Amino acid sequence: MGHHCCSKQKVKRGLWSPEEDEKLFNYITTHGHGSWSSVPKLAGLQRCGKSCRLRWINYLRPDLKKGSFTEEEERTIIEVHRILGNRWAQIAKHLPGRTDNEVKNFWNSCIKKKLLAQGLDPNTHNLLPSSQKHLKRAHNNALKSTIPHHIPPNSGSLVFSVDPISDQDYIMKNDIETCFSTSSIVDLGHANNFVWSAKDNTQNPNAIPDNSVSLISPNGYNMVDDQGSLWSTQSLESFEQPIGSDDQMVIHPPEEMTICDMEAEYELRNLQNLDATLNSQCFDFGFGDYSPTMMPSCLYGDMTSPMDHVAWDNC
DNA sequence: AAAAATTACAACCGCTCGTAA
DNA sequence: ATTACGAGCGGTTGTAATTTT
Repeated sequence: MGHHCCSKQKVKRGLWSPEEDEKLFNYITTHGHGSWSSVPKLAGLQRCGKSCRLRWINYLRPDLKKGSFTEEEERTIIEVHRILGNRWAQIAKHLPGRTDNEVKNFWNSCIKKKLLAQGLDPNTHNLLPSSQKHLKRAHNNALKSTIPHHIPPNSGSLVFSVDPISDQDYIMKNDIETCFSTSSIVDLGHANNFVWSAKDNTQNPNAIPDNSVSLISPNGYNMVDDQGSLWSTQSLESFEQPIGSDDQMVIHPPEEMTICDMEAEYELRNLQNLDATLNSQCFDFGFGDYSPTMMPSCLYGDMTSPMDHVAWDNC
């Protein structure tokens, strides 16, 4: 069976030669593509229009970003995929200069394996059943062997803003409301190697002085006991030097997440079952460890501007 | 050194969707 | 309302390059 779209003329298939690329590139840069089905004839190519379109979009387009994916891009892909699933074209819209095909290939050849190595199901982004038992046990041992430091009241607050992404509504409805709508605090998750810094923003009433920005339990776990107290396996430490940017908050990429991190993360999620006894104003930092764009999905609290600001205070 | 296996990614195929006739 | 058609999407395959045996 030949191509439906081009059965009349003989059509070349397979990889594109540099000569073909040149013809297509020159034609489209001077004339635009117009109707793709007419492109091959006008450009002097023995290809079908569909093939021309694909070649242009995925390879010849001048605004394509070349080179391998950055860690930032990788985090974005993972987090957007967690919300949208295999909607590659939608995901690619979050990555300027990247194509759906490229994102899909990167996912299938690389990210999938990484997630599996972390004990995560690439489809659901949840911990694989096979990993759960092992990790739960390891985590319980970790908790037993570590005496947490109580974080005193008013030890600091953290305010940050996040970039809005187009799926906010979806996140709000499906993550926050369904998961956390009944409790005043769920879990504080795991701060997971993020280093937070902020620059003073006097226009923002919620902004905090530079010197009160803190690391939240780097490499440790934050959790809440059945009395509603916040505990951490490490005490808070000051983070002295803010890093300036146009954003209020700069989030440094985390180191690669380990299985142990994920264990803590998922174990702590179960603390939401304790919600009836808790009444503090803490917010959940648990699920957003990968990407600033996903931070809102893990938050709960009396947020009046829900997706913009998150405060950690009076725990 | 050669063959086999694996990986990376380019390209294809069938389908759906939107739109215009 | 129906049909035809092009564009776009996502699963899948093909293939060159690389790594392993």
